[in-house]
Amino acid sequence: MPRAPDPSRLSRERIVETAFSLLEREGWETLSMRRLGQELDVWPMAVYRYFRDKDELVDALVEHVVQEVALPGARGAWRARLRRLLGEAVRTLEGLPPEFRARLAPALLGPASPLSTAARDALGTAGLDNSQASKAWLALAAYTAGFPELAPSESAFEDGLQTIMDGLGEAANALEPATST
Amino acid sequence: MPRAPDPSRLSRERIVETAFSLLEREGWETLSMRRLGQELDVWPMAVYRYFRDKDELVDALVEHVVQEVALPGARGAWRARLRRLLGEAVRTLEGLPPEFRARLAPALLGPASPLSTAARDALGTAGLDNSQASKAWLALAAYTAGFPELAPSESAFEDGLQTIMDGLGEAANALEPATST
DNA sequence: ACCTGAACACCGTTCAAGT
DNA sequence: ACCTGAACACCGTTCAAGT
Repeated sequence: MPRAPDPSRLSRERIVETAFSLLEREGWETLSMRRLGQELDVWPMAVYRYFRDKDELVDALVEHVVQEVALPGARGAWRARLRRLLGEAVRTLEGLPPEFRARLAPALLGPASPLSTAARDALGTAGLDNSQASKAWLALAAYTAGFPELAPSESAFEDGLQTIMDGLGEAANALEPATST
Repeated sequence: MPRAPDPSRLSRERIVETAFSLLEREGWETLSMRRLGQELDVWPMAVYRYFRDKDELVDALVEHVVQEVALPGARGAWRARLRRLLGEAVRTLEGLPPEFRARLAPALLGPASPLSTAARDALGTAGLDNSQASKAWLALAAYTAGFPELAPSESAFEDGLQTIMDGLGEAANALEPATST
């Protein structure tokens, strides 16, 4: 019968996990193929059996993070749902080095991402048609991608988000009026 | 009497201009201290007389770009003025490599930047108080910083911007109603 | 099939020396 | 004062070789 794979053996998964933990612990500069080999207790070139080059490895890291983000369920009011979705995104981005954020943002918030799909769905619930929802999502996604670059405190994220959500249009506001107006 | 400085002699200005043109022409990876020396027709270490290290040179490049951005004057309606200001910013960011954009965005759009000051002034004209203007500006600035990361066509920038500006609050809308509502 | 190990063409930066 | 030039400790990646 098949045995559990030898954990000392390399695999794409083990490489990605080690590389990501290295990235989180020591930053972007430290994530080199040579240092990664060291971390895996293997000679630098061994990783090249699994990834064509460093760029392909970074792509895999991006994919790993995108998969890892836990999307909140579809229950609840659409405003709260959007806030939860974008909160997940901004927390994910904020914890990572800027150089990696620039690679991650399109995969996390671009039109094809799971988070993006869930968010447009929430905007549909709010009464926006597909075209309106896409434009509103562009505003929200770009805001979320840019927020960590300007890097004030995380709490301020909610303020700007509120400002944008106030502008999502009459169709949305008619369904569920904003709290303060 | 004093003569014009020898153009073959190094200076911070000449180094910054050469480095920036190298960055624009050949990208972020090509901008190395060694290649820069080559471009200046000088040995690599000569640049270290003018900049402590590469990081300080990149800071100077950022400052160079921020200075270079031509801010449109204070004339005209506040919405149009904001659109012009943010249009300048997004065009500047879009033309540059993502790795450099991450360094540039805070300097260009952060609270202390000239562009930021002009924008908050425009928002004051719209009838927002200082606290409202700062929150609104955070939304607009983060949107503008994030837009090039998600990189759709430039024309789409106006769509998201309109969505956000629609949410700038009753005080502003009372002064100058939105075109479509 | 998978890992090794030397090698190549690069980096940023130090230091002591030249002019 | 300003530039040189060798040197150090790194990079990513190639290639041929080992097991």
